Amino acid sequence: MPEKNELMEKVVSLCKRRGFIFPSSEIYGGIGGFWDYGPFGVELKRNVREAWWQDMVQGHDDTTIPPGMPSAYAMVGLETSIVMHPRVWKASGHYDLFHDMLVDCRRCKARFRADQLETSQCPEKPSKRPGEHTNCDLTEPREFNLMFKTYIGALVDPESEAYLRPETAQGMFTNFKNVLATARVKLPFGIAQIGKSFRNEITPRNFTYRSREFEQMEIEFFCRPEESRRWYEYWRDRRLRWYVSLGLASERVRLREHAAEELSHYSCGTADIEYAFPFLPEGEFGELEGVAHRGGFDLRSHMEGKLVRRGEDLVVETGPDGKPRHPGSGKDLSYFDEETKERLIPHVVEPSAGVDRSVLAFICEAYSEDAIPDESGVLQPRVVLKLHPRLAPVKVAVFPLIRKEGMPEAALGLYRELKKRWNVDYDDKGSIGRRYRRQDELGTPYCITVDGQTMEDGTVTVRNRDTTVQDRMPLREIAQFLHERLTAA
RNA sequence: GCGGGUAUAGCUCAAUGGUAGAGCCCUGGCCUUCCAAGCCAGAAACGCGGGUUCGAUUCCCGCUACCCGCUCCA
Repeated sequence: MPEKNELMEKVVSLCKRRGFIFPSSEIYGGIGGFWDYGPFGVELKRNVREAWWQDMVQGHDDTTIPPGMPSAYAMVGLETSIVMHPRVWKASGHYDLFHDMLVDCRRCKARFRADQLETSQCPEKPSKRPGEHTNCDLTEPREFNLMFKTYIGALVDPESEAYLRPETAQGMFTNFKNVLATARVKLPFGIAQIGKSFRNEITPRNFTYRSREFEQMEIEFFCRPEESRRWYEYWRDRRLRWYVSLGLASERVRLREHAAEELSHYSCGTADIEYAFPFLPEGEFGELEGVAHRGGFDLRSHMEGKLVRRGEDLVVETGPDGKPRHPGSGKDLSYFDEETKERLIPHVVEPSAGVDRSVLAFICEAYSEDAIPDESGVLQPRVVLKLHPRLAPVKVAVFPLIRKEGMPEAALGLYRELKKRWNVDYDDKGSIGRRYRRQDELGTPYCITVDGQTMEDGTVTVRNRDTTVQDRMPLREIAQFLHERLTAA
């Protein structure tokens, strides 16, 4: 395997060369923090999304109690709008958290919150406030907003300002009552959503890792407060197993529980699922997914208004007039338990995963180099993406060994049959070795070759991507063979 | 946001103040009975904008993107 620092360059190069990921707007010089998925990247990304949806939502059995857990649970999907009412972000706390008026000092490079200049001190002369020291050279207060601003309606007017969502989660909270009323779900249950989110990252960097437009796979799991700790641990462990089941199985993946002082003010437990990306220094990990215990924070925020911590409690933040600074909806988002006749605010466990980060981790983990002997027995280098078959963009490639003696016709017949069920490549160009290598770089798990013997006895060779070993089997068994190897892990 | 570096074909790299060359890849053809083989032909590049100059890919300035370090953010 290549050295760590050059591994990332090779991965980026492969992504470009083989059509996985391109810089956005490249012919205009590129645009930082935005990336496009090419013909093979889009298949890989779709496979990641679909594996998640299948495993978390569609394939979820809401009649079976998970081992050791208090009850079974339901999972339903949702797809909410990217632009939401601006008050959503004020009540949720994003507006305050992501939005500041800042003043920079051109001389000492320090940055201050404009509303805290009176209580800040100049780094060069701590006895003075910023701007009071003779050396100070402050900018005008400038608006820093990690949320993308847009305007609703054709008229550009401050009154019509809105934001592109910085997370998909809020759409699931604002629809909590709608889901309860329509999906016949009882606590505990989860709502799942996949969609784009946007953040004006200060420093987009590290390929697609920190993008300004990115895609999330989020679950908001609602449960009784007294069970929430157990469900948090359930999701934390289950989500880690999901990555492992799709091939992120090395010591480069880990679960990290946040220390108490690291927790958000409303959380009583958070764990990150992390991957040791090649662009990070040795021993450092980057977040793939955060699993957060959020208590009743979100539903309460959208009922009462933006919350702040006071001692052990969360209380509504009030403005100078004593009213909520950022009012909630005023709607009752509590849950009535028909059996216990009890009304309660459910607690929330939130597994929030990055699709693009997952795709990048799967590619990095799958990238490998080895050497296999050529026809003279001399070892020749090989680059192969050892992607899990569920994730591989192309599931199988079909080749005629040579372009004559009926082999192309037989191979095309097989290609057309398999194409109905899977993404299949047909290739009759160049040498057979070259065709195998091209598929290796795409991560295609199996290559099927029609040769002279096929014409005689109806068998073909099936070549394994990881071992390069070929097995011969009858044509008529191919579909069943692939079905067994490619379907659900 | 700050400092440093880089920018030539899809990739990896050359050369040059007088309009760019290679290897790999790619396309078409020939050949070819299993791991990047061979032969022929072909497509394909100076990031963007300005300046200096008779002439700029080359020198200068600005911008953009990417990389490294710091900062910031989560």
